[in-house]
Amino acid sequence: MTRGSQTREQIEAKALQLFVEQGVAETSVRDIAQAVGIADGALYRHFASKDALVGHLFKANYIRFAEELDRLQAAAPDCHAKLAAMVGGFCRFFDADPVLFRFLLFVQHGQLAKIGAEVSTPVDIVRNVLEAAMTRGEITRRDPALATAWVFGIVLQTATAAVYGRLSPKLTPLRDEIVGAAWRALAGTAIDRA
Amino acid sequence: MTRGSQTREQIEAKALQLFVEQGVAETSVRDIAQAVGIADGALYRHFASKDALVGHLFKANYIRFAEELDRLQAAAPDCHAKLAAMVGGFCRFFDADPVLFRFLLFVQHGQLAKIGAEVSTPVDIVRNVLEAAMTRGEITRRDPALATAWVFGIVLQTATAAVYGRLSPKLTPLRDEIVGAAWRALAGTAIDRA
Amino acid sequence: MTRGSQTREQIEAKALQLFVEQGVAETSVRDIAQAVGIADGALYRHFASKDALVGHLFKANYIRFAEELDRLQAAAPDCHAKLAAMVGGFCRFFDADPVLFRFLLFVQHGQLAKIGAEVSTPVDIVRNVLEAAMTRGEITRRDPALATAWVFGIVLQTATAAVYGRLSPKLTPLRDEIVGAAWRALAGTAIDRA
Amino acid sequence: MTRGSQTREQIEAKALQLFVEQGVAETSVRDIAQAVGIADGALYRHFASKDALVGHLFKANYIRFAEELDRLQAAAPDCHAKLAAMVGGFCRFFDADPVLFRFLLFVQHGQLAKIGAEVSTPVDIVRNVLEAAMTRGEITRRDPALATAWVFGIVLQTATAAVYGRLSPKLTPLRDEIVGAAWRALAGTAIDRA
DNA sequence: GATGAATGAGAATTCATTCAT
DNA sequence: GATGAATGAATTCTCATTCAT
Repeated sequence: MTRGSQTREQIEAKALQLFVEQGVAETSVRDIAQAVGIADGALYRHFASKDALVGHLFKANYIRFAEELDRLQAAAPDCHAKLAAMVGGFCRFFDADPVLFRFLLFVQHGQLAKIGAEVSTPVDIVRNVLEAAMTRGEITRRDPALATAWVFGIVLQTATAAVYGRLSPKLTPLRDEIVGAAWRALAGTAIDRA
Repeated sequence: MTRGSQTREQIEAKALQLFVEQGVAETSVRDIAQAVGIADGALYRHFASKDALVGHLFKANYIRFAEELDRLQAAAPDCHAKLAAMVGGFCRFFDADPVLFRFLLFVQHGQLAKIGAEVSTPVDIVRNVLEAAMTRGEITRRDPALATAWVFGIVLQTATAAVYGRLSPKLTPLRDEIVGAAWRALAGTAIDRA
Repeated sequence: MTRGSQTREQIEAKALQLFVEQGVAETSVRDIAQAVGIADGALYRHFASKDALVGHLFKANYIRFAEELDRLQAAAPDCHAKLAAMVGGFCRFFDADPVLFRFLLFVQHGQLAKIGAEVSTPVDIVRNVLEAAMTRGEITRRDPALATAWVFGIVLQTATAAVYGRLSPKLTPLRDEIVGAAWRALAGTAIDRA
Repeated sequence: MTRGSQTREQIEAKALQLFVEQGVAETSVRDIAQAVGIADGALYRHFASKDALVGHLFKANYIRFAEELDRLQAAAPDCHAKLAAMVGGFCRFFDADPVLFRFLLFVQHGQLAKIGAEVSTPVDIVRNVLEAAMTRGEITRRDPALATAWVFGIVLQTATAAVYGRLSPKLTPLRDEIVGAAWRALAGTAIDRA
């Protein structure tokens, strides 16, 4: 690995951390440069602009995570297994790189809008899984967007609680509980009690 | 109504809108002043600083909403009814003032940290309801933070989908469905698979 | 005394105090208005501008003090008596209204330049006394500007020490000592040692 | 000398000049930047703030001058010689860099308050010399603050007269006269009248 | 590749002053 | 006479970006 690519990686790592800690707008190029230990201008050898850095950080990782989700989902036989695989993917991602997870899932400052409609996002993957399961009758038929929102909500809000220390810092031990909650939410008739 | 208080209300309304549309950091005092149709400096007769404006917008409304939630919850007899009442509160709030809802629940960005621990937030209200229900055996006993996260996740992510047009723009028609999902998620092993 | 002239006097008093405490540039019209307990704009009923207020405060009082000095000087028979009378005038002024004294003698923010050359200032009065005394052979003949500087220096720096608490807060008890110092400084041949 | 340090020196020089000519509060960062021929923001690469610039200009030079005074005083055998050496130091400083002299001795405006009590100022040096001389019986015993005020008053007011063109622009030729005046002022009742 | 001074366009904020009420 | 909202220019400072070295 060359000196240059080492610097680039450090920029990415420190930028990610600062973006998550303080927000993107609140983090200056100088903040990043100082964290890395380089001069302000040096950052522009590696990224055309601050926006380009943010975009790169988001786009590449977001799509990669979507692909990982898709791979996990594809390898599972039925809806419940697919759901469990995907939730497990979320949990492992959170535990492995919480900073990146938070950047992608919470800090996305309008970056989502810049992603073309043709690219699959994690939301698309989950939605596709659920939609197919409805078609196959595996889960209650309802608006796929609604079902997707519930799964995402359960996962992301659990992650949020973990971030704020209201829960254990690791998500993987909670995987089965999360899957259970999501599965139950998806089950049931459209409107039921008891 | 005096000229001054009209201006103040306009500032609040336009600021809220711009904060939600572009983010707080991305909205300049000039943006707000121009939207209202006054000079930059005039804003400072009504709010001591941009921060004070953000804080005012957040604090007053956040607490008021929490109190509303608490009132709704208190008037309901059991956990399911309390949950339904609170979810209904969320839905009505979203439908009545989506801009304010989004500002409070999505844009906050650190304002929460400035609120003293002694003040009850919506999270506290929901959590207290769930914790009490667990004590009374109305719902499965588990980490209250986890249960709270699920309810919040289901509600907020549904709202998010509505914001992005993936769902109908009104939440109230979905209230019973949302309550159902939350209730099932909390239900524990009852509807669990296997 | 009418309501209006009471307000005007309060403005003068509070402005003087603030100018001395914080400096003229550092004191805003609003600071003054708040200290008086009136609205910002009300000040302009009494003074055309902040500059006009500063100018009025300075000019009127400065000239009045110069006239007082002149009166004191004229009533004394010889140089030493005139000096004693004038130093006594400085001391009494300082003790009676230290705020005004400080404003006139220390805070003069370029106000001196705005006073026409035809008006007599305290500096002129002292200088005239010393020049005449040299002519009459009462004190050593030397550059009158130099002699004036010494007398002023001794008086003002003593006042400064009093302001900063390095000396008793009242100057009058020190009058004879100050006169003695000034008189000795003026005496002596142009260059002498003991 | 690098480009950067050249700019920094120019900023210091021009700022000093403007501060003395117009006052600190009346001099904007833009004024300084324009005088130097750089953009406003460029100044902040060299000084963290306008305040920091003022503080740097004051503190470093004030202390340096105090040290010079102390060196001069220490090298002289008795009070009169010490006084002559210190007054000579004042005169040479004034003649060598009248702008800096005026900034330090006349424009300070609250900078003195920011200097810790542990640092020796010119006032302390003079006062210590006079206090020691009183102990040794070289000059009349009186409140050291009073004696210090007189010496300072004579020197500074002479400098003021020079600044305003009422005296020759150079102070050094007047040194012996100034020393004489100060010495006589301190002399006590010896030359006193009657 | 790296440095860091410089730019220029804003950012938030202050403030003397005006004016409708 | 008084109020206080509004103005508009100015102030300090920040920051993404450029560029000579």
